[in-house]
Amino acid sequence: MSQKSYDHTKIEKKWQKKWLEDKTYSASDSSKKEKYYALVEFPYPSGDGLHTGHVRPYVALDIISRKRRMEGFNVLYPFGWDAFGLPTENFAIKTGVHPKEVTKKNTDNYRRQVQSIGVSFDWDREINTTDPSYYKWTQWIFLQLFKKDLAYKAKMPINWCLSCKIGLANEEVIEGRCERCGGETEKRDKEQWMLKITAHAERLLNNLDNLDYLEPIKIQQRNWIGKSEGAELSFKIKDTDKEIKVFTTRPDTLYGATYVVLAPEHPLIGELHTTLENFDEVSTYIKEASKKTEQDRTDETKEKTGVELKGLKAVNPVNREEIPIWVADYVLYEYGTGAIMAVPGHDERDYEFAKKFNLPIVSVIEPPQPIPDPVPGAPAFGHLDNKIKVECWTGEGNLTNSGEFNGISNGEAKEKITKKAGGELKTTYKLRDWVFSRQRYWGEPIPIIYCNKCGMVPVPENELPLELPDVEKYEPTDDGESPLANIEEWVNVECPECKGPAKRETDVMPNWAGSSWYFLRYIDPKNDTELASKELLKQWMPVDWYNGGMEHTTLHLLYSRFWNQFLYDIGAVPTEEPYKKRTAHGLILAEGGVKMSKSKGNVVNPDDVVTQYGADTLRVYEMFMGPFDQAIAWSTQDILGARKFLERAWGVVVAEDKETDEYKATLHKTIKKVSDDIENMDFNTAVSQMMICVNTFKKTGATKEDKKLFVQVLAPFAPHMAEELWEIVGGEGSVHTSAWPVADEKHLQEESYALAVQVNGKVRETLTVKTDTKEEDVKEEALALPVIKKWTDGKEIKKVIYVEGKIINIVV
RNA sequence: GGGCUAGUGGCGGAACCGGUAUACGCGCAACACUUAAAAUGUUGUCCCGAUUCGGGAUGUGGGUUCGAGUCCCACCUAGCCCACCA
Repeated sequence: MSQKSYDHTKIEKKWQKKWLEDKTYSASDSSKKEKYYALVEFPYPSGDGLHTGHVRPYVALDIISRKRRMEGFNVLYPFGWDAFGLPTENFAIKTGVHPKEVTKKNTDNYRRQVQSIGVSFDWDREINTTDPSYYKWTQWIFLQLFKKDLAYKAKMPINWCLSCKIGLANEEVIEGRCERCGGETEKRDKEQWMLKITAHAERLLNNLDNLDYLEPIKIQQRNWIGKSEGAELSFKIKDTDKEIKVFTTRPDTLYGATYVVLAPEHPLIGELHTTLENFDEVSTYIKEASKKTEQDRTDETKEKTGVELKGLKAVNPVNREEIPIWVADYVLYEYGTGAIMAVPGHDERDYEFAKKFNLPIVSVIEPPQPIPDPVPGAPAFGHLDNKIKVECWTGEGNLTNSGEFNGISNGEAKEKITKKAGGELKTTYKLRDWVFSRQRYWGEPIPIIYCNKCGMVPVPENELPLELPDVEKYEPTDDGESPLANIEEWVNVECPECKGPAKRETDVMPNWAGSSWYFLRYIDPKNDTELASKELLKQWMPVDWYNGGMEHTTLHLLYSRFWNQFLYDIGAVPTEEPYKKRTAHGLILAEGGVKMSKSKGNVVNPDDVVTQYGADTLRVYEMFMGPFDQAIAWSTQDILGARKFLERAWGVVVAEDKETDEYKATLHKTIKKVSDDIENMDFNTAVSQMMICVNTFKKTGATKEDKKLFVQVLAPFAPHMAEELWEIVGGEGSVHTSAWPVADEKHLQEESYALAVQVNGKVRETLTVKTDTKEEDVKEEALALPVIKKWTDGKEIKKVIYVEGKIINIVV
C-alpha cells in the first residue's frame, strides 16, 4: 500500500542519491551523440541562500536539458560560483572572517539547496571563480589583453563611491548612486586599468544580426553600443595656438554654428585660464558641476546651465566667423570629444540653451513646406511645437545661408562641408571603455609589476596564478588604495626583467572578470596547462542556449562577448561568438507584487517549500505561475494547486490499468503541446495541458503503455516523481535516459469538430461537422439549422464566409 | 523626454496567422463522505435580464474588416530599460 501514496521526501532523497551515484547527468567528452550545451548564469553565493527567483531559470533550462537528453543529445548543463564580490568582502570587514571561509560556507549551502531541487547539473564540472586554479586563467587572459594593448592605464574621471571607497564603471552607477551599496558617488580622477571594449564596438554590434537573442536584448545592446556617424571638426581659438575639437552628427549645419560648448572637465579650460577674464566665475561653475551626477546633468526636465568663457573666441572653420565659447554641463566629457559646436537653429538642446542665454539662432537648413507631422521613428521633433519647429528644424532639407553649399540637400552637404572645414568623417559609439580595476581585496590580483627602469612588466605566465595573500584588515586604505597595498612583503618584488627592485600592482579585478569566460572553463574545468583544451572547446562551443536576467544584457553579456571575441582573435577559442541563443526570465516578486528583500521580510526560502511540498511541487509551481519572461508575484496559495496536480498525477498512474482508447486524443495532444511549449519556454501552458491529461485519465483510466508516455512527458518537470512512477509502471532504466515520446499523428486527427455558425459575425449555433465534409455541404447544413433560420428568415443573404475547420459566417 | 513590455473574471493567467473570449489553476459556493473538522470527490462560478433565450464585456475613444483581446490611430495607466549622444 505504501507504493500507492506519494511521499515526496522519501522519493526525492532516494533518486537524488541514485542520480549522483550513477552520474546520470554527466556530460561525456567522448560521446558520438550530438552535443548540446545549455547554460544558466552562475550565481553569486550570498549569505542569504538561494532565492526562489534563482529556481525559475535553473528549472527552465533543466527542463530543456532533460528533454534534450531524452532526444538523444550529449548534454552539458554545468554549474558553478561567481564568488568574488563586495558583499562577502563587506562581511569580512565587519566580522573579520576570511572571505574564503565565508565563500566556502555559502557555496556549500547553495549547493545543498540546488541539489535539493533536482536540477540535472553535471556536478563533476563545478567551478569557482575564487579558486586559484580558476583565476590563474582569468589573470592569463588579462595578460593577453595587456600584450595586445587592450588593457591600458589611464587617468579617468571615474565614479567614486564615497561609502565603498571604490571606483565604479559608468555602467555600475545607477541613477547617480552606487549599484551595490546605493551610496552617493562623485567624480574623481584616478589612475585606472581600462579594457578597450570600444575596439570591439563594431563587431559587438554587427554580429548581433546573426545571433538568436530575444529581440529586446538585441535592441538594448544596440542602444548601449550607440553607434553614430558624424564628423570631427576643429575650431581654432582666436589669438592662441589651441583648437577645440568637436564631434557632430550634423556637419551639414556648420554654417549655423553660433557658439561652441566645452564640458566642465575639458582640459582646455585650465590651459587657457590666464586668458580668461572671468576665471573665478568659471571655476565656481565647474566645481558645482562636479558634484552633480550624470543623471542630474543630463535630465532634460532640468533647466540648462552654463557660463561663457569671456575673452575667448572660437573661429568657425568654414566662414571664419568668431563665435563665443561656453562651458556647460549638458555636454559630457566622456562622449565624443567633450566639446560641441552649437547649432541652435537645428538642435533642440542648443536651441533651448540659446534661448535662455540670448545667443543668436541662424537657420541653415530650409524645412520643407508645409512642415510634416511627426512620423514615428523619424529624427526627433521632440517636444517642440509647430511654431518652434520653424525656428529649430531638426529634419532634412536643403541648405541656405551656407555660402557655396546653398541649395544642395543636407545629406549631400555632410561630406562636402566636412572636407572644406578640414575635418574628418568619424564614427563614434556611446559605449565606453571598461574600468577594470578595484581598490579592494576580494578579487583577482592584477598580475602587473611596476619597475622604475622597465615600466609596467607583466608577471611571467609560469608564475600564475598570482595568489591573493592574506591580510589583517580588509578595508581599503584611507586614500582609497587596496588593502593589499599594506602588505609590504607582497608588494615589494624583484622586476622579472631587470631583477631590480619593483612593486606589484595592488588593485584587483572587478567581479565581472571571472564571469566573462566561465562558460569556457566548464568544458575542461581541471586543465592546468590551458584555460581549456582546444579540442574540447571545438567539441562543445558555442553555448547552444544561454538564459539569464535582463539586467545583465548590457554588462555581463557584452563583456563576455568581448572577451570571447578577443580569445577567438588570439586563437584560444574556436568560435567568435560565445552564445548561439539567449533568452531571459522574469523576476519573481513577493506576494503583493513588490520586490523580495531581506529588509521587508518577505523573502521566500525555497527550503521551506521543498520540505513541506517537495521539490517537484516547487518546480511545477514555478513553471506554472505565469509566462516565463514576465515578472510575477509569488503566491503561497497557488503552490497547493501544483501539489494537488502532482497527487492526482500519481493517482492516475498507480491506478489499475485499463484497456480503452477514449483518452488517446488528449494524450497525444499533450505529448505534442508539451514538446512544442518547452521549445518556446511556454512552460505554463505545458503544465496546464498535463493537468488536462491527468483529468482525462482520471475519468477514463489508461493502459500501462500510455501511462508510460505520460510519465515521460512529465519527467522534465517533476523528475523525482516521474522516476518513481517509471519504476512502478515497469519502465526500463531511468526515465531520464528513455527516448522522448513523439505524438502519434493518427490520434491527433479528429474525426469531427465543432464549427461555429455566425450570423453577421455573432455566434448563434455550433455544428458538429465530419472532418472531410465539402464546403457546399457545410453551408447547406448550416443554413438549414432552425436557430440560423430564425435569424435569416425574411432577410437577404449577401455573403457566406467559410473558414475551414473554424467558422462559417452568414452576412444578411 | 525616448524605447520596450504589458493592461482580459474576485486572483495568477489562456486564446496558433484576425475566426466559438475567459483554457488550466487558485479562491469562493453548494452537495457527498464524516459524530465533527481537515483531506478528498461531484457540481457550479464574467456581468445584466427571466429558465433551454437575449443583451453587454478583453484600460478609454475612434478606425479597418463579413468578423478585432489580436491590426491601425489617439489617449490613459503600470512596470522595466535608457537618458541632453552633439
